Amino acid sequence: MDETTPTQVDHSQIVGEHRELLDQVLDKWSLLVLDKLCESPRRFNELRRVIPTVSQKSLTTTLRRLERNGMVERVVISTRPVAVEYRISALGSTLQELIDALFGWATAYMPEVGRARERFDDEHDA
Amino acid sequence: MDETTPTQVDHSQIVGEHRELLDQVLDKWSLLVLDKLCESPRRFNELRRVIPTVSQKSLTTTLRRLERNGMVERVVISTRPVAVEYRISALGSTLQELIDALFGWATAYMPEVGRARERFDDEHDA
DNA sequence: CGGGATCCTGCACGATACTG
DNA sequence: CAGTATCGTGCAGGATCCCG
Repeated sequence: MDETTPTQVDHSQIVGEHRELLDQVLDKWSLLVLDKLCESPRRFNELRRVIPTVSQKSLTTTLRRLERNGMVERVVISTRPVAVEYRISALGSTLQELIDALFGWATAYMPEVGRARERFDDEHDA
Repeated sequence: MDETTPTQVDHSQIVGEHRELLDQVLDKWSLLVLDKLCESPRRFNELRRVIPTVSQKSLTTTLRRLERNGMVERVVISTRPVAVEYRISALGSTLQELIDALFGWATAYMPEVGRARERFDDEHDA
């Protein structure tokens, strides 16, 4: 092993594919939505309530994309006004651990990140 | 435990903070850059080479942000033209497992996502 | 080589209104 | 309730030029 030594899986070659997926799954709202749906199935406006910062349009878009990617299932319940339930799919639930780990990391290291930011801002301009 | 039962960490209340961090760390290029820097320290144009799709500006921005967040360290080597090395910090390396897991997930489930997409596109329009 | 400064563009996202 | 349609906009991010 001297050159081009693939120490681990060489992500180098599949950067594009990873980016594609990162775009789809790690975008602005998907993780948050998936996290909520991992807990339990939710209705549209229910999701809006638990993620107050998402707009209706963005939520629609996000849910559509997640559905297209096979991460969530859209279940139409034909009652009078009409009800729609979103539930996580088998594929989607394979992400649950990862999401928890991610949010766990955030909770654990956010403070340190905050301090790093203060230090940086302090040293640089000021 | 009946109402407001926090089955797990209640992400519900800290959506905003998670979003903030997701914005900082899981953005378009950070994960890719961090991944490369986990392998070994890299120079600016070296990073451009291993992540060919990133523009100079985006790479600069990403590195600055990562530096600000304490995830990477910028080391200036005062040679003739000047050399700058970016290396992952202690804080940054706490993400390594997560990144690997994430890319591992992508590698494992991308195909299935692709099939789901085809099915979706197939059924819906056309 | 490692960027900074500018210009320009798309599209991500929010706000608002309307529908079955 | 669960959306679709339309409009407006910010800003992420590429292209280009320049500099120490």
